[in-house]
Amino acid sequence: MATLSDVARRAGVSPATASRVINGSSKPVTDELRERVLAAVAELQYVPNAHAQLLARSHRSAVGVIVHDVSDPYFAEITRGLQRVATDQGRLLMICNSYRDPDRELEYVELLRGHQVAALILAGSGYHDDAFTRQLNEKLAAYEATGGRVAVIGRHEHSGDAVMPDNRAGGDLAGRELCELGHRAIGVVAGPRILTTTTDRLAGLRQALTAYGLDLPERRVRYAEFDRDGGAEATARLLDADPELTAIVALNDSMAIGALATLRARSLAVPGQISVVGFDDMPIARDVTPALTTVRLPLVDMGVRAMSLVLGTAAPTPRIEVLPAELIRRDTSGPVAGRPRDTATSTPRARRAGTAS
Amino acid sequence: MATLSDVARRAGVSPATASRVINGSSKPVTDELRERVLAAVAELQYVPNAHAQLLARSHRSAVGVIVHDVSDPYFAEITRGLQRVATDQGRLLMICNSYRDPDRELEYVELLRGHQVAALILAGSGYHDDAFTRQLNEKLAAYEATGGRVAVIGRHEHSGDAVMPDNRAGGDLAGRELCELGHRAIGVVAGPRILTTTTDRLAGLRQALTAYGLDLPERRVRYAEFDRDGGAEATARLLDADPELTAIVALNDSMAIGALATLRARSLAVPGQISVVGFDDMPIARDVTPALTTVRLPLVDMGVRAMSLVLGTAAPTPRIEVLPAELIRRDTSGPVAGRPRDTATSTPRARRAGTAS
DNA sequence: TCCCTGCGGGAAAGGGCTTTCTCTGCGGTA
DNA sequence: TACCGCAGAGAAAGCCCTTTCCCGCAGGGA
Repeated sequence: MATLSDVARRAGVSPATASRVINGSSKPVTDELRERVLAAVAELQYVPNAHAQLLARSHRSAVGVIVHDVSDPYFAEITRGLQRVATDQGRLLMICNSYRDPDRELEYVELLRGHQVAALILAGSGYHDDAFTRQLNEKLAAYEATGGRVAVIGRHEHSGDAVMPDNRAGGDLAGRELCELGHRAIGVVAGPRILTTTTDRLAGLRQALTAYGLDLPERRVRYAEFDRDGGAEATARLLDADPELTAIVALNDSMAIGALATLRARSLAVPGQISVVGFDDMPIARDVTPALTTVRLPLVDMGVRAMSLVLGTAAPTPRIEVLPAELIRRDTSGPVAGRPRDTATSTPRARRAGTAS
Repeated sequence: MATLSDVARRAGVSPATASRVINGSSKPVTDELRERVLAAVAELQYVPNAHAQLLARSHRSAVGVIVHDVSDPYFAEITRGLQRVATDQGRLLMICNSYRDPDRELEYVELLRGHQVAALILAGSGYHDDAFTRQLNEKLAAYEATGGRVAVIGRHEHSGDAVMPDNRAGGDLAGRELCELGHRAIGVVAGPRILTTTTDRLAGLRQALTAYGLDLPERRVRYAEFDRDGGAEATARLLDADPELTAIVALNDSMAIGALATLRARSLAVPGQISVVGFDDMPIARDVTPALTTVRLPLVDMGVRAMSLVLGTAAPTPRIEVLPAELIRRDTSGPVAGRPRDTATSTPRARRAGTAS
């Protein structure tokens, strides 16, 4: 590889001058020398060594991002938001997939710190695991102590600014909608227990059911991987244990799609025989058939906010931005079998007695 | 940030020794010093500066990848294959999204070169743009001249090894299937004209139709963005111009999903009134309703091959690996309206006269 | 007793770039 | 004419590590 001094030698100038021309330094250089340097760069196909540059300027510019998996639509959308702001500010993003492996998450924090990123953004659920949480917090604190900025998305238990989708309110929304539609036998297709996202959404759902005088026994909650196959499998288990279910809440849209697949395989009409509500409103939700009723989270906006926080001025105390969830009614939810929607909107408790199981 | 000499000073050793302990050098260090160094590392939360390391070892290890968009399932799958091999070999991947902007693609080649990657993989369609192709080739050649390895996926016009899905054969497969089902009025929802992927797939399709005595007039081909909305829009235009179409080939699955959305909006039954065939077989294809008939490309395998080529020993002349396409019959394709499948399988030419438009 | 060997450790030379500091030479002012 | 100031260029000091080279010392063989 050609180096800067190769260029300088070829142009008959000092490396200092060559550097100034190439970086558009504020220091003036005569046109003649400038020309010669530029010509040499072109002839040698010179590209500056990024590592040497980054080492020489103490300037930190890149931003590190740790997500579960960028190709998961949930994170793809968030990343889109992150990118938008980063690009506007001329920042490079280094994106790492943790694949929900806590150890890998820890490793990536170090890796990114080692790469001298100006800020670090962690997106995705936190874990119910105190030892891990403490470790991660230590690392983040150490990073912040050296002037690094930190923001987390969708997890509250860490230092640094936080952007939180209102998972609990979203769960509540989903639950209320189904209760309003007259459903009383509601099953839940949940993500891994260890994730705070799972428990937050579940808590919201539970709260809604409680408001309608229902409870949510453990046998009506099945935990599985937060993806399509997990959803399909959990739905099968749910149905086997409790065939009279009239509605299923899937704790994310991928799982909801899996649920739909299982229901189709078992020839259960949606929403005729059973309703389904998802969570997240990923883009594909409107394109499955029937189109998925789901709880929308402002994913892109979450990314935008997080990046803005981290690139803006630091606050003395961590800021927390909570972003609202919104119910999107589409075609997988309907009144409980045989009952027109109108009659289902009477007061919750009054309707309870007449409902199955 | 703590530096190596901070650690060394604190441990009361030379930076050389500290470095040896931290990197597990082959040179022996007594246990006592080792302990002291490790303790200092922990106390200072020391993380080596990756840029300094990369600069100091001339060793190039990371691999650069340029794709259109990792969150596009097509590239997500390819990336999965790339990752698999890279991880096995302990290589870090730097992934860049070009968003199909040729200039950005060029920039990223430089950026990655600047980051001293050991190899470069470009995935995604090439462009019908000689000026751009030449420029990119120059850059790649310059990179190869300095010992860099290059592989491309899905484009043939560049130096370096190539992994090619058989787009043309895939188009042919889709066309033959529909012709066999008795379709004569076939429309195409195509990606951007400037992409070689579009023209390759279209050429294959055309070849199939020709074999069945049909031609493909330009009014039955609509070009749009290679995504869901592009597919929806192109389908609408197609239908407006030619309402008697009995089948649509979408040149990728995202477009096919858009096509399905438009057909649903217009209450056209699939495959009852109109058949749809997609391309790529992305994971979601089996989960839409009706499940999408499509041409499968071995996406993960393409990634695996490309990375293997690039990390293996260099060949004196560029290698080209062509990977076969395969037709996956699902539920969006069926015999032309009112005609049982059997009768449609007679010789192509004989059936032509009796077909609409 | 002397020399050689080998081990454990440090000194120092890069690696490629940026940037401060220094130097030269010129035009302008007193 | 002497001096000052400044523009434009180069010298050189880092940035933080790795790794080669070298040194001192202890142990073993002659």
